[in-house]
Amino acid sequence: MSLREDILKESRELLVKDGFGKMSMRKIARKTDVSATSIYLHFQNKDELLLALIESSIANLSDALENNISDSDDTITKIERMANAFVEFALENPQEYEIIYMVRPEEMPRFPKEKFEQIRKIYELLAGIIQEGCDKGILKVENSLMTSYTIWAQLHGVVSVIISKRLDTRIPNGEFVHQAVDHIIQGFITQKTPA
Amino acid sequence: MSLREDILKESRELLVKDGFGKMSMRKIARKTDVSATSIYLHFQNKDELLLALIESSIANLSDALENNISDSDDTITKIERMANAFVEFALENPQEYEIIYMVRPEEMPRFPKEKFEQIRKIYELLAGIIQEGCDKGILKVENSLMTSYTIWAQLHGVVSVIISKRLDTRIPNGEFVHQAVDHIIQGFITQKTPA
DNA sequence: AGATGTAACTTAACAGTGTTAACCTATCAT
DNA sequence: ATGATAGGTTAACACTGTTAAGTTACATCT
Repeated sequence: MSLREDILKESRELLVKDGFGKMSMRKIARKTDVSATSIYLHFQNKDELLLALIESSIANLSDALENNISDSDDTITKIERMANAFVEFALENPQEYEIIYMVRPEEMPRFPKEKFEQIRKIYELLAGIIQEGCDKGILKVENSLMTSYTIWAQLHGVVSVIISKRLDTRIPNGEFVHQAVDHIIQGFITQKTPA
Repeated sequence: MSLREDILKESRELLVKDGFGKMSMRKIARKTDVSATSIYLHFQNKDELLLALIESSIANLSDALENNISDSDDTITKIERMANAFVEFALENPQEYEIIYMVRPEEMPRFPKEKFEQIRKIYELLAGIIQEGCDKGILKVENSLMTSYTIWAQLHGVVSVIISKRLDTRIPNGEFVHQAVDHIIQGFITQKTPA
């Protein structure tokens, strides 16, 4: 295994265990049994390392979504399954989810904005399904990509309220998520399906 | 003006201008024309200072919401206005919005979780209106507080996608927000209003 | 008036951060 | 053998939050 891969592996472990905020170059170096400066031989700087982690986390999320739908499902089932898989991934991998969605590009000015748009894959996955539903006459939406973003954004809101611990303690997490996801999908279906 | 107030004022300026990440004790001290350690005479530590900023930002948001609805409005109009006021506040004051919603309590372990739940006020404001609608027979929801959280969570998702610059560049921000907010509210009304 | 206490502030320091410059060393091609 | 290069090192810079210790000014009590 190359040192680059080693660094990525140890970084990922630190990230998942302690979160992004506590992931420092020196800690990574110590865990990898190498000097901190060596990391700079393989990554331009901390942002680039973080970006590599983001990219692989996006791939993980992407896989989780794809593996939860099968071609035999009908359009609406696919959408439901993707939504549930998304929420499940987020709640089970909060630290990975956080770097995908909560790290702000303007705080990493050294990197081109396009790099941050790998996440598009995920939106386009859903957009494709919505478009498919339109082609089959099951759904009717003006702009499938924008609709896809709208649904993801709503789902993101729901999980991020949980992850950032902003949900009222009187409300049980599970029930809240369930109701919210239902609401989002039902709202979409009843609105977008011809009567 | 007391030094405490001075520190808060300068911190707020730094926060709004450069964002939370770049707000350091020494910078605040320099701006306030005092030594960095003096801040510790008025705030236990950086987290407590940040918390004071969060609280006043929540008050600002709260005001913005209350000032946008009038008692003469009907229930649905109130909900629509609050949703729009919320989105407007978030997009016009992204740095303040960020500390309200995106700072993670587990990274501030020295503070009791309750402190983070001042934000409840906002949820309860909407919950009250929903309850009012129920009492009048206009709406029918099981748990008005949970419904309130659901709506806010979805709105939060929409604005946070914009603020954290995750929206596809092909999609115009304004149109996206407009469609999403409509979608959230329509979804809520059609589902929760007796047919 | 003189002593005491205390509140508000300071400087110096510690341990940590990302990052760079300079240096070393092994391997490999000419 | 010479020189280049890839991969590593240590030492240092400028920053961070935070604490300990010292200073100064002012109020209160005897």
